[in-house]
Amino acid sequence: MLKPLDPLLHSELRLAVISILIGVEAADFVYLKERTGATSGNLSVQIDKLSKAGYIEVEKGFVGRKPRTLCKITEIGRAAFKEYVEALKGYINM
Amino acid sequence: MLKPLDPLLHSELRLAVISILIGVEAADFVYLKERTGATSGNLSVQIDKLSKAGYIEVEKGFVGRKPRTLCKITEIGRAAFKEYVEALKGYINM
DNA sequence: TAAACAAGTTTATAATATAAACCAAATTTT
DNA sequence: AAAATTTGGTTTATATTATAAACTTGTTTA
Repeated sequence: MLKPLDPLLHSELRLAVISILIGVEAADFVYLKERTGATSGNLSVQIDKLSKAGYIEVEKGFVGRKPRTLCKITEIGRAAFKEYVEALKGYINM
Repeated sequence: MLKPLDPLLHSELRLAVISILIGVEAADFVYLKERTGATSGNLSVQIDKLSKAGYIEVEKGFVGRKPRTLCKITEIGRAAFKEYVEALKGYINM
């Protein structure tokens, strides 16, 4: 039987965010917004969910005087993503 | 930029249904229900959506005296699935 | 100093997935 | 042969989600 897909990752924007974070040391809100094309509101909400699930770590600080929200994937997030991709392979023929 | 994911296919159950139909000539309601583990209600609704989108063809008939709902993927569905998988590859590193 | 901008957050709305309840016909049980 | 159960679904209700719109707080810039 097909494995269930982690609902936290099976969301276009959250998947995009994780997918980007997998490849970099860290990324800030503005960068994620650019890369995903999401609205600030949507991005803010989804980052929060990923953070609350422990999939990413969020550090809010300042660069000079501008606020900066820095996101970094955690080991939990990495593992969940790997699991998700494995499960997905059952659905698409790869 | 990441390609958007066809929202009709980016749904666990609908994806499962299409994924099964891709591999067979046709499949009936009961078989799809078994294979996906979905409830009848949910499956009924999702089959309807796929059908209305033209991704699958649904033929309601009888076998002996029992009703039978037969589902078959269409060319449109096949193409959409291919597109979806391509887009997905942008999200997962494959 | 007022207007515009940056970087987000909060709230409202619309869409979705899902389960629960329901239905009709056939089959099985008593 | 009635009553109960099963089969093969559909319809309706609910809870969750995604998303956008509106708002906030502070900072530049004109």
